[in-house]
Amino acid sequence: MNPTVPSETGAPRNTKQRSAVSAVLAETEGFHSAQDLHAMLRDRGERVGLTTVYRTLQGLADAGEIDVMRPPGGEHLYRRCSQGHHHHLVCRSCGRTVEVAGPAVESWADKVAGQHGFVDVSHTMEIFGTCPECAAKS
Amino acid sequence: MNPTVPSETGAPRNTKQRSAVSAVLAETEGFHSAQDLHAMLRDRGERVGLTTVYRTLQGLADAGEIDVMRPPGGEHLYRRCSQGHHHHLVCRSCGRTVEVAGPAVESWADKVAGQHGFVDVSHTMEIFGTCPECAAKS
DNA sequence: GTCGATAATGACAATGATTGTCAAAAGCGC
DNA sequence: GCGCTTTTGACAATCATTGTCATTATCGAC
Repeated sequence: MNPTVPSETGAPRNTKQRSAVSAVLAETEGFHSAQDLHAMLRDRGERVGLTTVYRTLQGLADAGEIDVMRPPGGEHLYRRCSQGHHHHLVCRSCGRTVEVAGPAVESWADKVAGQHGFVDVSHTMEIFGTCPECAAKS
Repeated sequence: MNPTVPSETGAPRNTKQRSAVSAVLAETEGFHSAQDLHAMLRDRGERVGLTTVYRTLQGLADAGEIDVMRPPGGEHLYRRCSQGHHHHLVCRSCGRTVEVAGPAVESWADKVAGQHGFVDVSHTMEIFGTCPECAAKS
């Protein structure tokens, strides 16, 4: 083939940095910002540039291996999630996150989009609330 | 009463700027960024500062009079919406927006959150796709 | 209508996450 | 091992959004 055209079959190279980012995501719970992850990597002694963390996270997100959430706070949060499609229930006080599956929502979104002729449909959903513990405190 | 304690009953003042922002929102279709709206106001000859546009939009959003969407692009988009709760179906190519109501989704979100003990529940949902016209073009 | 207290405004600077750039270094196929 | 190609990483640039604070307009009472 033509080496100057990697096309879509080009598998990403296995680098230490990519592995390190994946490892941190695999061993941590909950959502973390890119800068969080960068700090964690430094604490572990891994030398990974912040730029690389961002790019690696984007790549993983594109590959569907991690999940991205954009909370009102403004930072992107990344998390290693179960592979299947699902949604998140987030405590707006302590940040605790629960994964929830909603097949009904998936089919509803597809149906509604189809009714309007839309194709190639995706959707995002986030549920915010106050978890029992935080509610008890206040 | 005690003027030094506005408490929570203090209604926002009616200023020209607030009216102007509301007017633009009322007369335009679709979502617009804060900077978009600022430009529109300038074209109309209204003298409104960008800072004020941001603050007014935040206020209107808090009051539930407008809707905020945070697309992957990064900018906040604001829109005058029907008052009731609803969701949006957005064409990721041309930006065309359709309002959709989904009572099933509302109740599902509440139910799921309740099952986990969450209270004071809200949620956001956005559906992205390619509208018929854009799909035909490509 | 006028006055005074108070909140809103607006120009500008500051913030801060994310992205672009490009030389240097590493990975993969042969 | 070699060479090409991708990835990395330090730094700068970008850009929306927010903070600051003196000035101004609004509201409510008189």
